[in-house]
Amino acid sequence: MDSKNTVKKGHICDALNTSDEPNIEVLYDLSELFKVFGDSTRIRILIALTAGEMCVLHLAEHLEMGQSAVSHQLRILRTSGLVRPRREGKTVYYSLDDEHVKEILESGLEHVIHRAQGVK
Amino acid sequence: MDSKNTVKKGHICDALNTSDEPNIEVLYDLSELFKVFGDSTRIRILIALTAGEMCVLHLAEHLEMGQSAVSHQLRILRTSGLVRPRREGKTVYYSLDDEHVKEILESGLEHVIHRAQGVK
DNA sequence: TGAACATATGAATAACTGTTCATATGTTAA
DNA sequence: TTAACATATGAACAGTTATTCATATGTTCA
Repeated sequence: MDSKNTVKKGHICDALNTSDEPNIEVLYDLSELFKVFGDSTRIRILIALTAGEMCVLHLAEHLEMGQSAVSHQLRILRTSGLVRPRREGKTVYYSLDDEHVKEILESGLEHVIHRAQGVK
Repeated sequence: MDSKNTVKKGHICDALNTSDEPNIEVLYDLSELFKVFGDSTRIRILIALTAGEMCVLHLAEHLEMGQSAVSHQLRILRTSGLVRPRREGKTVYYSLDDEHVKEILESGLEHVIHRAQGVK
């Protein structure tokens, strides 16, 4: 399936193509990515979309928030390439636009749930 | 109410112990976790520590930042349970304090690098 | 003891962020 | 066209945050 990528197992800096001087630009991108995940509204939107596409108003109802607030957050998710809009008449349906989003959410969830269970 | 809980096994909501009403507290914890990762200084600290423990001054040198700024960020990482201090004389060595930190970093890095390569 | 060193922390400040409100854009149907 | 609806967006405001500076805490050694 995969193994087309050159990123191999080993130290994490392998992925940064350096051993002791990490590619600073990539790290900025990385923090920007996590910043997008670092808001509960956006997290809730992403989690909701893991079940399938949803329109803005339904998202707003589900989150019990205003349409404008949700739309603003969707714009951030959209410009970050994490969600994708699909217009159908007056309605715009959003869905996850990245194969990695679920993986990132899951790795974070593993951590949080592990911690919540009093481990360590 | 509407129990459209026909969520297939392996869905991310399984981890939330719910089918259609995600545990809101867990999602807040999740966004708080990502918020910690959402700062380039803290990301650089974490990446540096994936190579092994390091003292505050060496971290400050490596990041080319003031000792105080680094110490402030280390406190956030420490209280989040992501790094752990080890005192040895006057020096405090920090290291990663969680098995999941590398995984979270790596899943994010995969995304960023994948995107940087223009793949969609 | 006291000096030198390593780290931690409180306060201040500038920059950033999420929400709300009002309004604009875009779409459909009458 | 006009009205109704769904979404997007600009401005403003309140709350948050990362850094700097000054200083405090803690450790070792003379």
